[in-house]
Amino acid sequence: MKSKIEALPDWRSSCPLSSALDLFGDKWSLLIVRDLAMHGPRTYSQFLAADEKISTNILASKLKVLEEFGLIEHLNPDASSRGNPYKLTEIGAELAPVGLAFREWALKHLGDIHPQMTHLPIAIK
Amino acid sequence: MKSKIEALPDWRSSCPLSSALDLFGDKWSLLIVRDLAMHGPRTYSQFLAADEKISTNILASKLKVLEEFGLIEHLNPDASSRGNPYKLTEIGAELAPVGLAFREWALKHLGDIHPQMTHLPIAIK
DNA sequence: CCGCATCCGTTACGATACTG
DNA sequence: CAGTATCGTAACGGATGCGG
Repeated sequence: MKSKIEALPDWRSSCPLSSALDLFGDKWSLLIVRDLAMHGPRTYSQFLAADEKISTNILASKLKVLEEFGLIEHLNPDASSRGNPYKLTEIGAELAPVGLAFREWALKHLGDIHPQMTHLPIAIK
Repeated sequence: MKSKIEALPDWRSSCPLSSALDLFGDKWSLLIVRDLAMHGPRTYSQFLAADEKISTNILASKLKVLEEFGLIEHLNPDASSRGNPYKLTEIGAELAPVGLAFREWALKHLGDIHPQMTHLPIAIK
């Protein structure tokens, strides 16, 4: 019984895509998933060190909803948060195709308006 | 020479996923692409009639950036906007895998917290 | 220190009324 | 019909504080 969801979104419609966007239609959630998919388990501080420079309150709130909806969880569920990295659940890992599709599209079509873009998904820190 | 981009995003990083989210990391852009992918060319009023009930100012602003970045264009480029539907460009159409990946994930994992969700991508209007 | 929470200014969103 | 203008609300983002 891991579902302790505080507030469900106000679903805009019955469309699956729309519903996914009700949950992850922001600029940060998929980047958190990306970091976990690329690096494996990752702590709060490590997320903060990513190139995109998320601020602490935003990170905390995004981690909370991702955890509420079962996409991420602490590596050691019984330990305290300190130094206890997050990891992807199986459900969270299955978001990978979304990120990869975005990535493919961006690499193919964003190069001319964003020359610094690299094929590397993220710099290793 | 179709690139008349007013304001490029402040790219947060060189990561392709991050860059895609800089452009489309919101709750509406992909739904506009969805409507065009499902229904073909579609007018302003038809977008407004979708289940998600986007408001007029948001729709106008999203259409503008999608057009600026070459994802959509008017069906008849030389005519006025009135009754002139938007259609996907080839670049825009290539966002389809992103929407489909989101859709697959949602259908697989969102059913229990969103029972009304249907396998239909969108109601035909 | 590390993982947040709080405060607060700024920006984006959203409903509605309105215009050509 | 295809958008703007307006204005209230919610989300974001930086700085800072605080408990463990």
